[in-house]
Amino acid sequence: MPSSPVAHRRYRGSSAEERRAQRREQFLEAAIQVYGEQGYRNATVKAVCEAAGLTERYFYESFSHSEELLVASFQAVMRFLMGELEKAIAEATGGPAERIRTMLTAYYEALQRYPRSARVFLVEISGVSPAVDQALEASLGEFGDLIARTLGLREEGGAARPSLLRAGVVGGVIHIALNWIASGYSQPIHEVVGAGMRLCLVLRER
Amino acid sequence: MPSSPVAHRRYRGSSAEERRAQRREQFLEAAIQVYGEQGYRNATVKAVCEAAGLTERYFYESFSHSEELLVASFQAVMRFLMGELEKAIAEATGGPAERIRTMLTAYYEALQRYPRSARVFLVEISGVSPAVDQALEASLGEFGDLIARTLGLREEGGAARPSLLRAGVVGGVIHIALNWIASGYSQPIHEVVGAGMRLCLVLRER
DNA sequence: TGCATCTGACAACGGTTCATGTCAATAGGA
DNA sequence: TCCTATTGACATGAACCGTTGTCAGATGCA
Repeated sequence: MPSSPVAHRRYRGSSAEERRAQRREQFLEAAIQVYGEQGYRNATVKAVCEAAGLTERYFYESFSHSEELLVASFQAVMRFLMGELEKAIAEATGGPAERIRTMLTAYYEALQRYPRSARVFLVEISGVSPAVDQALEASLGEFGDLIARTLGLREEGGAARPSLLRAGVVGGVIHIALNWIASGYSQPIHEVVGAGMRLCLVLRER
Repeated sequence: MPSSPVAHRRYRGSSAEERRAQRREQFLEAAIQVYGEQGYRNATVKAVCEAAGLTERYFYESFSHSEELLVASFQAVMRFLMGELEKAIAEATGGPAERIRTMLTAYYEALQRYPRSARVFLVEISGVSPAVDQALEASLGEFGDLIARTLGLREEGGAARPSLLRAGVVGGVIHIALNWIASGYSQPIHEVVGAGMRLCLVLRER
């Protein structure tokens, strides 16, 4: 009967805790890559593990099922993307229109850098499960808030759900990106931004 | 060695040809129902067959694989929907704005009648396969054309691909519908139509 | 009525995936 | 150096699905 005096041991310079966290990060990165290449529904746990350089045993150490990784990687991507946008806006000068232009440019440039991820994390994950849908909806709502804030609009009062028009604008901005990606980036980015702006500026009318 | 004098025989009042066509129809209807209830990715061939009241053997008589049924049922739904819209527009009176209002009302009313189908056939099927994506893209393009035509805009010249702005408007109109559905139809339909109109009218600016 | 076509229920096969388990080899601590 | 936690490669089992095949019974025709 081992008294387990050293239940957790340092290994390669890291504690057990650190190694776990490190592996989790590896899975997140691998998931973003694999989902982007194959799409979520075609990606297998095995493929993600191979890309992460780890085995299934560690997969189930960090995630209880495959879908949990999807949600986690989606949120990681969105956190990163929103951070980029906030940063761009903070550096923007000029009025609301110019600030929106800056933000949209940052947005479409980011999607251009990761074209495959865009489709997966903006469209394909829809309907995978209620938990995933909820995460997606929350993220779109955040994006809508960011647009409205950048335009200098006051926050929507106690509305639990963003206005339909705002949801429509967000959907339109996204569809523009998807179409642009599907066309192989045949239009210069300023045209893409211009189309997005036309939609966003609808929020200012009235 | 049978000389097969009556290779195909009438059965229950129908010829072999007619029975085949009838079964195909049954599968299409069943698919629309089952996909709407369970989503495409969770729906099985078996479930569709059960809903159709037929067996797998007949499934593979009409469709070579599962995905073929998806494309066929998608196109059937879209043909029906576009027909409804054309009909509504033909009966509309007034200027472009009024005609768009009539069309959008018909659109959102139709989606309200088949809420589950909407999500499946507008979002979930994206990325299932290149063939499916192509059918979806074509259908969205048609919808964009219809909007533009209803607004009295001239057709886009030789552009192989619709403008980004037009794609954005279509995406926005759809997202409005999805949000409305997800909210449990909490807004009256005229508000939904109003939001959609604000987006569509962007196409008239400039 | 007798016979061949047609139908529907169900079995069977092959493949895939998730999730868990096994085990030898490696690396760190005493 | 010895022992054990840790790792990674691989095996295993259970479940599911698409697709094809089997077969008895129902149906229509001569």
